[in-house]
Amino acid sequence: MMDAESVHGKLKDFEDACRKANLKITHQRLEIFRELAKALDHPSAETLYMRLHKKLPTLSLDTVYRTLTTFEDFGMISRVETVKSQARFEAEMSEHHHLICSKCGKITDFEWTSFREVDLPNEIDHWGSVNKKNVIVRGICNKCSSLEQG
Amino acid sequence: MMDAESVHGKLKDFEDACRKANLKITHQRLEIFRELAKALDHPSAETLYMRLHKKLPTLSLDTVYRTLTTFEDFGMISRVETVKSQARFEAEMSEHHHLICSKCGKITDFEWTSFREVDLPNEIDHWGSVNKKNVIVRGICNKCSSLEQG
DNA sequence: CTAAATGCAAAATTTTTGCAGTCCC
DNA sequence: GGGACTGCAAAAATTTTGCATTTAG
Repeated sequence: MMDAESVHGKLKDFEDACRKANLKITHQRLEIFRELAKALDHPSAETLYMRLHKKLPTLSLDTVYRTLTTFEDFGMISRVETVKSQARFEAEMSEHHHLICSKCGKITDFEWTSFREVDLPNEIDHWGSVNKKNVIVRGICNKCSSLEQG
Repeated sequence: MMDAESVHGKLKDFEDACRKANLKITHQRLEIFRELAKALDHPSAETLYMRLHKKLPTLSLDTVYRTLTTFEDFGMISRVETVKSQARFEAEMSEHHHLICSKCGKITDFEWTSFREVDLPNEIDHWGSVNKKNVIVRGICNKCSSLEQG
């Protein structure tokens, strides 16, 4: 998945996406994207910045932040397991899952008891022992889509 | 789910959990927990702080942070859709899911193509339109559990 | 050439910490 | 009473912004 071939393909796609989005293909953007594409560990902005420092000593951390945000806005990369900015909490400890509206960011709980019975792929046994599995559904809530129409 | 009855039950459980964990049941802790238990919107520390301000004018934001972290450490509440502190990114845009080790925090990708065919509960139709669904599996990776043994 | 992107510095936001006083058990 | 907890203030960590300069197309 992270072999040179695949990274190369992603870079190709990346350049196409930039052209389509009218984003300039700068040295920094190319290197930031390449570094993320070959990473196995879902790095943070700061981590990417440090990894790129040898190759691009003049690169600044704020450019990494700005660039990642731009890439995310254009759907070229994803932000992982995060609701923007602040940490969010819940006291509901029974098994449940989340609906997240991509428009308004609202998180709604839902129940799906039969999901407990669904078996995960066997390969996961090689990873370790599983405690729980949760589903995150993303889409547009009715409120937001009716606002868009109206 | 968030009716007075259920909040009351959670408060009862909360007090028991505090006693079991040797945590003192302070006024602030009770109110912070109550506020979170009755919330429908997975609030942030800052949001809880603002909501509690009328009732507890002397409550400080850092107490809210400290308290939520304590509750989380003792498994009384959950942090939602978040990997601690920094935002994390990935360039893998094809459908995949995540394994997260609760010990070391490492995030590993896995494929589960047949999950696409699994139907979500029908009630979700009332929520809005779904774009994608992802699974987050939490547990302990082999590396961490062997370290624990050794 | 020109609009967009970068780097720098500084600010804003979010979270954590040290310490003195307070409160639960 | 004593250790745990809180509030305050200050610091640390993370992310964003304004502006002058540079660069891709």
